[in-house]
Amino acid sequence: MKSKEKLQVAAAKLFMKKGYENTTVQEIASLAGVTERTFFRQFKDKSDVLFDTSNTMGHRVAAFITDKFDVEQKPLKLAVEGFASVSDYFDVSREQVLARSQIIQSNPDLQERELLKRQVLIESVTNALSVKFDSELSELAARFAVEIFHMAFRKWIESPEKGFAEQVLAVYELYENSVTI
Amino acid sequence: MKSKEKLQVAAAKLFMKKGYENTTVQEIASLAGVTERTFFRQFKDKSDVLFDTSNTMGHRVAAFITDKFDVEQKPLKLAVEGFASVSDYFDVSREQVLARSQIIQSNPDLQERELLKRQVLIESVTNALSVKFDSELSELAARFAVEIFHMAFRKWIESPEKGFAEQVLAVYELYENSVTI
DNA sequence: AAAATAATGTCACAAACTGACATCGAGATT
DNA sequence: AATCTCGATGTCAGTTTGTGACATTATTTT
Repeated sequence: MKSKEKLQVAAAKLFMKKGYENTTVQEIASLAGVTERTFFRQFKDKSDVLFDTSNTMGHRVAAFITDKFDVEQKPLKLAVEGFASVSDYFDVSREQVLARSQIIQSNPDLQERELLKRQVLIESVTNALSVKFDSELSELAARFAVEIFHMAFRKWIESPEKGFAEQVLAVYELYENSVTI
Repeated sequence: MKSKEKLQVAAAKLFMKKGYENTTVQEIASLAGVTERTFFRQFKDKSDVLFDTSNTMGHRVAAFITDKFDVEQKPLKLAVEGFASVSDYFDVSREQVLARSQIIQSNPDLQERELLKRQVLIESVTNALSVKFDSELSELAARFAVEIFHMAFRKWIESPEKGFAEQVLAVYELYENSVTI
């Protein structure tokens, strides 16, 4: 196992056990069997160890959008369906996603980082939509879609019995059915 | 002048002159004529010195919403008008707002903090709307409204000739006129 | 196997933050 | 006026995060 992965595993363990603020990078490195310096070569800072920089979800949603341009012509609906299409990402590893989410909710620094990641998600979706739609409309739809995604995520956490896609569509319908919005 | 204000003024000066990352808390404190320790008693961290914790805008938007409940019954439109109603906040001190925005855009840490502040804005607006609307619909409308506000802010920065309220309404109309969203 | 390249270690240090305790100053109490 | 009180500030010592420079050790290439 690469040291990067070892560090991620070690960090997750310690954050769960002692909380984010109470575990030092020193400890994470020790548990992973490397030095502190190596940690900071793999991750730009302490919080970074919890975040996937590859924007997998952004790519998947963008790919979905690009694929379905011909069948669906409303940008928001298209983007929302894009998010619904990555539901396996969540449903498959509910435990892990939940644990990670709890750690993040426990600390403002981590929440901030999560928020910043959401901006790159917006960008990906905006870019994908921009191929066929006006750029400002694309951005607006992308932003709305990400907010819908976020609310769906929270609902998904609260109710273990429903799938992720289901929650995404539920929030979208809350919007669509509400003529009075 | 209280030391808190002195620190804010000193920080603004230094951030403009040398950039955020290149100025130390030490320097800010010196310029303000106090010690580093005092800085950290007034602000929870370095970035905090740039942010108003009082959520003035949130309160104003919420107040507007509460006031206008009878005349307007679409939550999103109501919230958007709330944001348009605080336009003086921006138009009056364009220079300062612009300078601050530039500093923030220059550094990821600051962007993160700004994003976190946006969450408390969402909360304020959600709460105000919740008095008359379903709570989930309120949150969704609040989130959409804040996104509209954000896009309007960016446009406002780019075009010095147009007022803030004007930009807010322009983005809202982009949404409303777009049957195809 | 030798050479090149990448990953890790070592060390020294700056900067951000915190806790504990001392001091100062202005306003209230006597 | 002298004293008392309390909140703001200073002092200091220490932890933690994060970085640059250079040495050492794996790994891969030739």
